[in-house]
Order: sequence, then structure tokens, then C-alpha cells
Amino acid sequence: MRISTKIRCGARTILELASRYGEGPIDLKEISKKENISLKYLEQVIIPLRTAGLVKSIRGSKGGYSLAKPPSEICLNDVVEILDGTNQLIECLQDPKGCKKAPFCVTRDIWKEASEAMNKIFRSITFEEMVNRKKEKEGQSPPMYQI
Amino acid sequence: MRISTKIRCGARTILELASRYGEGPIDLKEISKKENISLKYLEQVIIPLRTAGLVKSIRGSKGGYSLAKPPSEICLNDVVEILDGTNQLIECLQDPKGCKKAPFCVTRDIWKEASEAMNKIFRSITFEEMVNRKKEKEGQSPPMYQI
DNA sequence: TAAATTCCTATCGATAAAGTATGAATTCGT
DNA sequence: ACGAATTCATACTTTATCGATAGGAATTTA
Repeated sequence: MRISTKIRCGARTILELASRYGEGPIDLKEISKKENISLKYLEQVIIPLRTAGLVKSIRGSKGGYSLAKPPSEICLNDVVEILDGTNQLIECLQDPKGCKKAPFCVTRDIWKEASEAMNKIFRSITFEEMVNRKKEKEGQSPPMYQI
Repeated sequence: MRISTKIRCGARTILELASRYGEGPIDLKEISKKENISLKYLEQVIIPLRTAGLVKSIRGSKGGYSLAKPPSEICLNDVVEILDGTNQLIECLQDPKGCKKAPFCVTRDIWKEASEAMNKIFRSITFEEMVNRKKEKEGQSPPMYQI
């Protein structure tokens, strides 16, 4: 029951792109160095994010990736769903038909509750929010909350 | 980010023992049939639950397993922690020293929030509660009498 | 044309998950 | 005392997944 490395790398990558939204394409080599993730691995991770329409790419020299929509319109749940294929803790939450006992299954109900509690968090946090938090941590208070 | 088969089997086993708390030892063969889990696999799963003091065993003929304490004093989180070794979504939530960036890590904070939301559910539900829910479900539409 | 970069496909190795096998130790009933 | 039932211990196998790497094709800039 762990968040995979893939998801964590994906989230950090999107966060990086989000914090530089509007600055044009950013190449993976740069993110690779900054986040200390192998370039080749990053290339793998970002493919599904592009396919799903979270990021867009520009090929060739001076190319790179940028968010396909504003950070406020991307939430962590998007990344989780795309890179994990699901956001459910167990198989039969997606397809209740799979298990005949589902309607009578008490444990299933509870895994479902836990899944939903988790997803609620994932859905509630946009990358805009994460960028703000990041700036706060870095000591650069975001304008809106400046004291 | 899936709940392992081991945890699911463990939870169903404890639920079964809980629903028959006070009736003396129940042998794994019976649970194995009822829950459709291989006996050998069940034997593996129950060992850590015994070691951790959730269940107690009686060896030999007419032996079996029973809960070591009332269902009201066992929660799902116990099973998760014992069979998964943790209840955290990522490594660095247990040992913050592991990653130097932890204090500045925005994504870490969020995985932590999600972990806590999930754990809150796991901790809030005792096996007494689960037995009650199970009885309710069976009362509404008892599977045993259906064709 | 050369360099930079995304894109595509394949592969590898390590690890863990899931399940099986064998048999010893223990206890009960007869 | 014996045999059946059951837990307990250990080891093994198989399968799947994860994380990572490799090589090179396609595309774009300058």
C-alpha cells in the first residue's frame, strides 16, 4: 500500500512545470537534474501524462514540456489515476461485477471508505495550491498571503 | 497503491473469528473453505497475527484459533500494520531522517495527509463494528437462503 | 548539417507477492 | 498407545510488478 516511485516522480515533475507555468517549454534534462531523477526514467513517466492531456510537448531542439492547462485545473488525483491506472485500494471497487460477494462484503465497504477518504484529499489539492505551499516553504510568501 | 491479498485475507479471517468470538477455537480448515482461501496460504497469513498477539492458538486435534481479545478492541488498522509492516503511503513518513529534503517537501506533506485520512478510517473501525455490519447485511438478504 | 530534444520499443534485474510443499510437533479421542 | 487432526516451521516456486536502462528513430532549431 505504497505510493509508487512513478507517481512520486510524476507529481514532482508536474509540480515543477506548474511552478513555471507560462514560461514556455521546459526540457526533461533540466527537471532530471533538479529532481535527481534519471532522464530515461523521466521520459517513461511523462509519456502517460502527455497521452492523458496533462502536459503538452514540443519536440526537437529548444523543445520540452509544459502544462496543458493551468495549475488550478490539475489536481493530484489526476496524476495518481494516470500513473497508477486507478485510485482505488482494491480491484473490486472499480468493477463490482467482478466479485459476486461484493454486495454482502463488509470488508469491501471499508476499503471503499478508505479509498474515498484518500481520494478526497487527492482531489482537493490542485497544483496551484501546491505551488503556493512550495513558495511558502521556500520562504517566498505568495502575494495573496503576504503579511 | 493496492491493499495486498494478504491484508484482505487477514481481515476476512479476523472478521470470521470475531463473529464467533467466545465459541472456542476455530480451525483454519473451516475458514479456508468458507472464505475460499488455500489452507496453506492462510497458515502463512495468520502467523504474524498470532505473533502480534491478535489471535491465540490451540494446537493439536480440536485445536484452532480464536481472538486474543474482544472484537471491540481490535481495529482494522491493527491488521494493516501487522500484515503490511506499516500503514504509511510512503517510506519517508516513518523515518523523516531518511530524506534530507523532507522539511521542504510539499508532496510529502500531501502523501502524509492522505495516509492520515486513510488511517483514521482504519483506526475508527473495530471488528465489533464490522460484525454488526455483517449481521445487518445478512439480515437484509441472507445469502444462505438464496438460490 | 549538427545538436538538442522528444518519442518509441525493448529489455533487464531486483524485489516482492502469492501460493505450494514437506514434514515436525502437539493434542484429542478411542 | 495409536491414529487423526491440527498448528508450527521452513523452504521453495512461480509470477508479477517496479524501477531503471538502452538504443535509436523522428523532429526541430539554428
